[in-house]
Amino acid sequence: MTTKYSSSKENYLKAIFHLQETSGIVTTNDVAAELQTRPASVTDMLKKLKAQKLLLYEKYKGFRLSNDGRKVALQIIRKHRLWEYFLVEKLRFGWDEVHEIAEELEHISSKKLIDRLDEFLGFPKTDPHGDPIPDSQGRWVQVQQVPLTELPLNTPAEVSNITDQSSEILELLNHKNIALGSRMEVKKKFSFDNSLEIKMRNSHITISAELAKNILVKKV
Amino acid sequence: MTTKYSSSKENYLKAIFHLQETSGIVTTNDVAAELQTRPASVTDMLKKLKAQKLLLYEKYKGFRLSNDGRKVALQIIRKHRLWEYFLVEKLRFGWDEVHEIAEELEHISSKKLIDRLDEFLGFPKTDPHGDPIPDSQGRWVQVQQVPLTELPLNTPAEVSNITDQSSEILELLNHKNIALGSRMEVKKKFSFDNSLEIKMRNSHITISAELAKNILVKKV
DNA sequence: AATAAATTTTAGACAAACCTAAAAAAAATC
DNA sequence: GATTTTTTTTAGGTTTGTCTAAAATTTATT
Repeated sequence: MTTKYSSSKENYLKAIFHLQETSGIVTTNDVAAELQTRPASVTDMLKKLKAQKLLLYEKYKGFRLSNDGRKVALQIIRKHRLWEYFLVEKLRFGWDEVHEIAEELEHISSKKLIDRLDEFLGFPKTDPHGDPIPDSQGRWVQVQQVPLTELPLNTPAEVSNITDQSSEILELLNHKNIALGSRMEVKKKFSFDNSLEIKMRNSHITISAELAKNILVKKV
Repeated sequence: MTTKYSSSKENYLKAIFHLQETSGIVTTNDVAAELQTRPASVTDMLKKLKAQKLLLYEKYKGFRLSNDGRKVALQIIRKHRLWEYFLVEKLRFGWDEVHEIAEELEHISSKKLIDRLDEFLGFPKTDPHGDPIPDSQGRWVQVQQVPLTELPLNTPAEVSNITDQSSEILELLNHKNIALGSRMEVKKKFSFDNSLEIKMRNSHITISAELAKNILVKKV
């Protein structure tokens, strides 16, 4: 019953899902920007996705994924994140190197492959950036997380996600000894530049507003 | 320096390499049969491969891989066989289930990925069918092997390759307790049906001519 | 060597996924 | 509410890889 879709279609579904989750509403221009393509190409594809009942779409009126489209998108995200986990945990890749490779691997079609991989990896709950991995039924747990900028003072929390995935942010985080799971507390907020003073296990450090925005934490 | 080629081009290079190795000479019709496509489509692709200097080709005169084409083909074979090994050894797939999945995985482009995978697997020399895995330079060892039908009487040998990759042959081999590495000796050949009497570790068994043709052995 | 058969190539089409330029519709601004 | 701007869609074209049918070439047969 698992129909096969082209890599291109899968990329559209994933992009639409992603935009839907973050911004709520999705536009043709947004999708074009996300996929580095042209609005005209997006319209072409929207029609095809509608014809396959993966998308609810009325021209000029907007669009959103159908239930089926959502299911397909979640399976691609599952594959992407499991492969990222594999690359980092088993093949010792850096955090910042895995995205592109996973963009290719996520289109491998075998369901059995991905379920076996999941098992081999010990059914991980999140990928190396802290993003949740949907299970084989497409279910996932969205943890209650906030940007470090919004964490109240003196509240113990744990790093659960890094929004930016560049190697530049990785360099900085490594330098400051911050990783997924690191415990921290905000001790002071400076209104001049919105920088934060952070208490970590054995040290106090300063974090810029720019960096803090990209660190999501959950209270512990 | 590693140029990217389409999956389709890679499949042609692999097919031509394969035919070149087994039959010596390759024809348009052979390639069409191997790839389940039409001769006209093959001719189209031969021109493109020639334009990219992957193939030495003169129309109506035949063709063969250039050095570059050979290198590309070997890298795809390397990827295919490493993934097969991974699927069988790490994800517990059966021997007969892995080919199709590896057909997809072999087109993932990252060289670093495949070299890391090789390392993770412990630099295996052969895939689960006994076919040699080229190293990252494209070097490979072709073991001296013959079909069981051509092994002289009373000569100790070891199963090194199974030519056929179907699940039917696997079923039969499992039943007879034959696997890669099994030791055997041919004790008698029956000219009536060309069947063989084989001595194994603790038993004597009979093998049909049809099966024996598909079992390659190396002398020990 | 002439003819028949098989193989290979060309010519012209098609589908998927993209593009540019222009038209249509919706949203923003005066 | 009319006009300008932005967004979205259509129309028509390109590339890659495929196809069928017909033509060119080679090989086999008499």
